[in-house]
Amino acid sequence: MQKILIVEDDKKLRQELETFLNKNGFTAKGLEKFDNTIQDILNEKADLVLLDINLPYIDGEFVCKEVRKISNVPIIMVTSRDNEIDELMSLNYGADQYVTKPYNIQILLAKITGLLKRNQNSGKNPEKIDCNGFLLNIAERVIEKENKKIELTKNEYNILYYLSTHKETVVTRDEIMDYLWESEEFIDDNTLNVNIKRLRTKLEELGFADKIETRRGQGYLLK
Amino acid sequence: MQKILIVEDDKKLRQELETFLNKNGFTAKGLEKFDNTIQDILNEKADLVLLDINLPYIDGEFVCKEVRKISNVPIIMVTSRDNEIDELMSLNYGADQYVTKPYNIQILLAKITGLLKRNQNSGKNPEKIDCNGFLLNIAERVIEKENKKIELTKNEYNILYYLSTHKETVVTRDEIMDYLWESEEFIDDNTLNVNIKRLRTKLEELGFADKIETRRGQGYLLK
DNA sequence: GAGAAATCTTACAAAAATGTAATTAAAAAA
DNA sequence: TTTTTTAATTACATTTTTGTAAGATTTCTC
Repeated sequence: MQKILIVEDDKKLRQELETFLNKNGFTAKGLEKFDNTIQDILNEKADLVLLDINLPYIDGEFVCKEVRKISNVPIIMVTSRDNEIDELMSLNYGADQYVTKPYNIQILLAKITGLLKRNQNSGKNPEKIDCNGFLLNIAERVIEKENKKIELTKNEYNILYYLSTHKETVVTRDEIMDYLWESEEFIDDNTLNVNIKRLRTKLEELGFADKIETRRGQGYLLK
Repeated sequence: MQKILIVEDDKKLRQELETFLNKNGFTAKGLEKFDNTIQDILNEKADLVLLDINLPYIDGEFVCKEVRKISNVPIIMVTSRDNEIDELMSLNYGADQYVTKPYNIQILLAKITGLLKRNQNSGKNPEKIDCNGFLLNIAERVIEKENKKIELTKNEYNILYYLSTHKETVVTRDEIMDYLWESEEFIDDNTLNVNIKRLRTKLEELGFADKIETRRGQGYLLK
């Protein structure tokens, strides 16, 4: 479930948004106080931030800029005046999208889903790798499907990372072993079998049997 | 040098844009024919695409959608009508930005640089976090200084990650403990002391004593 | 300085991760 | 089918990580 943080000081509006977004398949949460907004946003680790430009104590523009220094979380900025948008953009605070009040709820939804989708696997270090059905969460080193998460150990993670960055491709056992145990002394060839087995067990727990296919004599392949 | 592909059938406009962008530090190139636009865009492997919505033979919206299926290249869509933007957005073709004609050249530039910058190290986690002297390597979960690398355990990594994303800021013990052991049953308060101590030992091995400062009664701070 | 509170340190035991060995199963070759 | 090869499985020992206990040290207050 994707987490959206609403930073909006109008309580009524905030709660409406929360309700609406929660109904539409997100986990929306509104910030209640605004005395430590930047830290609060960062700590929340949301998947997307909806940030009103008019906040108590502090400017939304400044918040955006500061958050952007540390995190690349997608930010949608909310402005009251229509003509403010171009001006804001040219100042380049790092927001990903802009919307104006009053909220057009459908357009907001479109912007949110668009941003989230693109962010899911963008760039060269996607936060999560799409493994055709489930996700490999890079930051947390877990595999996840909807709300279920299973932790991976270092070896399991490394194997799956290697496989998922070579999706639909046969990778040899030697490739994987080099990737895992690069420079270490001799490591039993069977150790890989065991580690693959352990990874498979966790995939199965998540409901994904047979994702790692054995290509006898050639290697493995993530489907 | 960042490559920008201009997909605009008005020849005069195209050449003006090309000149302008080239003068501003990009390598801009205009598409000359539009009979195979989607493939041409994909083949060009540009860092950013400026895509007019009114093209001969084919709809810009369709082009955008198709390109997005295969590539995550940033796309700026160009529309003629101001009121078209919201409509387009709600249809969610996957463009990253929208501009209207006639081009406001400064805003265009802001959007381009903004998009490129964000895309440069996207995947939202910077690969390495600068800890004033040494680096925290996110992907490998090691601390490094020049050629020396030291592996961190899960707890050590999580503490340092938390501290380094709040650099120069006092973070309370509770904050850290919540971050590490969120929902787990009761965990001894002293456990944090021990884990901090272990992390400090590794930092010292790397040659960085005293990077984690104790603020008695308040928490810790990474200098 | 004495006492209290917060943090650090060391040592140890429990838990988790990892590698190896032995055995079984499956696929390919003969 | 039988043999051979390759991979899967299970069990176990070793290593690493982690949490806790107990005591030492530091800092602050009085």
